[in-house]
Amino acid sequence: MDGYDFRSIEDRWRSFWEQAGLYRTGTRPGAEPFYCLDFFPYPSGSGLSVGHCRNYIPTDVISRKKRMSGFNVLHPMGWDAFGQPAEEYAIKTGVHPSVVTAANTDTYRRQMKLIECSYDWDREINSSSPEYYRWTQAFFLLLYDRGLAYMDESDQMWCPSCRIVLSNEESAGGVCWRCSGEVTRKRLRQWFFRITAYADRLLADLDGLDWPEGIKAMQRNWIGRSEGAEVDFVVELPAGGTSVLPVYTTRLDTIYGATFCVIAPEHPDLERFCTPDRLKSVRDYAELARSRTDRERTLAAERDKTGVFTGASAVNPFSGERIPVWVSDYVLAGYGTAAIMAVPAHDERDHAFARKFGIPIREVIAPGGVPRGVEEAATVADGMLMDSGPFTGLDSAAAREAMASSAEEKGYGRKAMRYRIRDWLVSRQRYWGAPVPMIHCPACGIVPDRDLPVTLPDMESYEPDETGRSPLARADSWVRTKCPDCGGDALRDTNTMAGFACSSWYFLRFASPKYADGPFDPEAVRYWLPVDLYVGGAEHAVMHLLYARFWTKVMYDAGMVDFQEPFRVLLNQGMLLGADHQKMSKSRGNVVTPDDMVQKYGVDALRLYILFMGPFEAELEWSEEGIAGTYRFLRRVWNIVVETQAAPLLPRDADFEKDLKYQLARTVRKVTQDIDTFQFNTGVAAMMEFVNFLAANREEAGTCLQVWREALRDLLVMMAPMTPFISEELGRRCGFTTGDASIHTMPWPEWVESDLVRQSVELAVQVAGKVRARIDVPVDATEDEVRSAALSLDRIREILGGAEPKRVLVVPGRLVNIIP
RNA sequence: GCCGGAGUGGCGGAAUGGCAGACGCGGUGGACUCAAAAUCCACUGUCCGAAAGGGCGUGAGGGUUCGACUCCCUCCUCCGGCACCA
Repeated sequence: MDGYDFRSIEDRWRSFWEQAGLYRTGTRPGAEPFYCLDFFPYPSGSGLSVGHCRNYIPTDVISRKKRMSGFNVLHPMGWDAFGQPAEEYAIKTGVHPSVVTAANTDTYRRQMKLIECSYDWDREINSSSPEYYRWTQAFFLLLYDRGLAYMDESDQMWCPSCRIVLSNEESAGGVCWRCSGEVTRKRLRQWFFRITAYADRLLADLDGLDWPEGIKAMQRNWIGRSEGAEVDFVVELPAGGTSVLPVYTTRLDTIYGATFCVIAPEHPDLERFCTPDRLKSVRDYAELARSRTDRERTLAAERDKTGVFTGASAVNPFSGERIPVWVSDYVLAGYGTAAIMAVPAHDERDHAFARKFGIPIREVIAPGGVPRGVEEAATVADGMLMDSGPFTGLDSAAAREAMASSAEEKGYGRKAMRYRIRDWLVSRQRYWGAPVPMIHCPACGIVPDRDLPVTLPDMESYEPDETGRSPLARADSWVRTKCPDCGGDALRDTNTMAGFACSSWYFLRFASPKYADGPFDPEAVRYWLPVDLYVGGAEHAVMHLLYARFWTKVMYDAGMVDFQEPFRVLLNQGMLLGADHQKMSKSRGNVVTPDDMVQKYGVDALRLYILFMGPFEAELEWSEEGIAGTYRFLRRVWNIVVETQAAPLLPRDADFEKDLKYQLARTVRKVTQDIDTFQFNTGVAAMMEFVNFLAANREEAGTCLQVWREALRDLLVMMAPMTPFISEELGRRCGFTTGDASIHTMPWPEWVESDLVRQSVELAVQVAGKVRARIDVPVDATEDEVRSAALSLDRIREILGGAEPKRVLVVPGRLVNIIP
C-alpha cells in the first residue's frame, strides 16, 4: 500500500478539475442562486500570507458546499487595483503602475489557485482597466446628474506623508487610515459626494441587515444622528448693528444656565464679532489653532482648554440676558453651526472652560428634584428645571419639547436634527486612479464629459506635489481639450477618484463582467444580487461598507437595481497573529506564507488547519504544531480508508452496523449544521471524532462492508469542500467516482433521522446536583421507571442512607436529580 | 468616557439552563526499533488518597433555579472601535 503523498495528488487533480471547468459559475436552470463574495482585495506587493487564508478558505468551503447542495453559485475574484502603493513604487522606480499591479495580481492569482480557491476565473475583473473604470466614471456622472456630486473649496484633511487629501472616514481620529500619520488641514477645491443626503436611510436600513453588531454599531456611531434644537442668539456688532448667531444644542432644557457662547476659530463671522482691542489676540489664536494638526488640537484641549474673548456679547433669546462670546478650538468648525451656547453647570467641556477663565457657573437642572452642586463638576444628567423662567419645574425631556415649541412660535429657534457624517471627499490629486470625467470650460463652467472612458494618459513621472496639485495637471496635451457643450478650448479635471469609488460597485460587475452596454446586465443583477454572503476584514466597517451602501441606494433611486442594500449577510474573519502573538508583518519577520505551508504539509492540511484552529471570527495565533496535527489527521484518514475500503468480509454484526449508522448520522448532521453556521472548527472536530471511531473499530469493517463503505463515502464527500484533493483521490480509489466524475459534483450527504434513534440512553444520576452514578435506560422508559431505576442503584441507596428523597427530578434523555 | 466583543486545563479551544474541559496541540509512560524518527496504545484540570472514592474548579462578588460556563445585578481585566460632534 502506498502512503499519503499530497504532492502527487495535488498534481493529478488540479489539471483534472481545470479541464472539467468545475468552478464555473452555476447555470443550471431553475436552481437557486447563491452569491458568495470576498472583499475586493488590493493586490499588495508582498502577496498573501496564511492570514488572508482565513478569509478565502471559509468562503471557498461555503461555495463548494452550496454547489454540492444544488445551488447555482457565483464565487468570483477580482482586483481593487488602483491605489497608492503601486504609484509610490512607480514614483521611485519609474515603472508604470500598471506593470507593478499586473505583477502583484499575478502573485495573488497564483496563490489563490495554489490553495485551490474555487473562483470562476473567467469573471476576473480589474478596477484599473478602462473597461472597468469607464463605468466607475459613469457612476460619477450618475451622482453628478442627480445633484450628488459637487465641488467645494474648504479646509480638508491632508496627510503630509502620503501627500493626499483624505475623506473624513479615512482620517478618523485625526490619523491617516493608510500610514497612521497625523492629519493636517489644507485649503483645497475638491469633489464631494453628497452622502449626507442619505444619512437617514443609511442609518435606518442598518436595522434589517444580518451583519455583526459591532459593525452596525460603528456605522450608527459614524452617521451620528442627534436630535436637538437650533437657537438664534443675537450678537451686537462692535461696528454697529446686530448679527444672528445660530447655535445647535441637544440640551435646550439647560439654556437658562448658558453663561457664554463659543465659536470655532474657523467661524466665518469671527472677525466681525471682534472689538478692535481684541482683534489681534483673536487672530493670533485662530492662526495657532489652524497651524496645529487635529490630533494636536484634540490632545492639547483634553488637558487644558484654551480660548480668547472676542469682545462681543450675545443675547440669550429665552432670558434676554447678555453673555460674552468667546472663541475656542474645542468647538468644531464642521459640526452644527460651529457655534455653541455654553452651559458650564451641565456640560463637562463648558465647565472646564468656565473654571479656567472664571466665567460664572449657573445650576439649572436638579436630577430627581435635588440640586447636585456644580462648582466641582458638571451635572450632566436630566432632571427638574430650576431658575428657568416659565419652564421652571418641568422635567428635562418635557422642557426640551416645550421650549422648542415656544422658540418656534416666537421665531428665534426650531427643532433640528444633525448628523455627524460629512460629505464624502472623493477627489484625489494622484495619477493612479479613475479620472474624474469632468471638463472645466471658461464659457460653460463645469461640464460632464460623457465620452467615456476618460483614459489615463501615459506619463514620465507620477510625483504629486506639496500644493495638492495632481500629476495629471502636467499632462498638457491630455488636459487641453474641447468643451463638449460649446466646442471651445477647455481643460480636463485633473483629479482622480479615491479607490473607494471603484469598490463601491464592483459586486455588481461580477454578475456580468464582460457586459459592454452598461456597468452591468440588469437581468444578471436581478438574478444574482444582492450578495448572499459577504466576508472580509472588520477594518472596512465605515469606509467601503458605508460607501457601497450609499451607491446602491443611489442606483435604487435611479431605478437601476431593485434592492436597497447590497450585502444581506456580512461576516468578519478574525485576525491571524504570528506565533509570537504579534501582528504578522515583514518587519517583525513573523509572516507565514501559504506557499511554505503547502510545500511542507500540502494544500489540504493548510485548508483544514485554517478551518480548525478556532472560531471564524476570533483573533488567533498561528501554530505550526497545529497544521502538523491536521496533516496527521489526513494521513490517518488516508490509512483507514485505503486499508478498510475493501476489507475481507466477516460474519455480519448487526449491533455494530447500527452503531456505525448512528455515528455517521450524527456526524453528517453536525458537519452540515456547523458549515452552514460558519462553525468550521467544531465541524472538523466532529469529523475527527468520526475518524477516531472508525479507527478504533477498523477490525469490524468486514462485518458490514456495504454500510462501512457508505460511511467512508459520506465522510469523503463531507470533507471535499474543506480538503478537495485527498477527498477526490480517495473517492477515486474507493470507486465512488470513475471516469469524468468528481467527488465535488456529488450531492451533499443527508443524514437518516431514524439512524439517530437509539434503544437505550445513559443518564447521569445526580444527588443534590452532583453526579454520583450512571444508568442505562431504554429511550422510551417512563419517568416513573427511570425514577425507580435510579433510586434502586446501590450507590444511590448508600448515599441516601435509607432516607426518603425530598424530590426527584427526571429530565428525559439527560439526567436524574435526587434532592435528599 | 461611550459603543461593541471576550475572560474556561500547560496552549488553541468545546459545551447557550442538564455529566465542564469535546477535538487538536503539548506532556508523561508503554509497544515497535540496534537506535532515532514516524506510527500505535494508555494516561494527562487541580488538591487529598495506595485505591475505591472525595474536596475544589469556567475573571471576582452577589442573585434566580432542583440544577448556572450558560440567565439577572455589581465589579475587575483584556481586545477592537469611536472620542471635545455641543
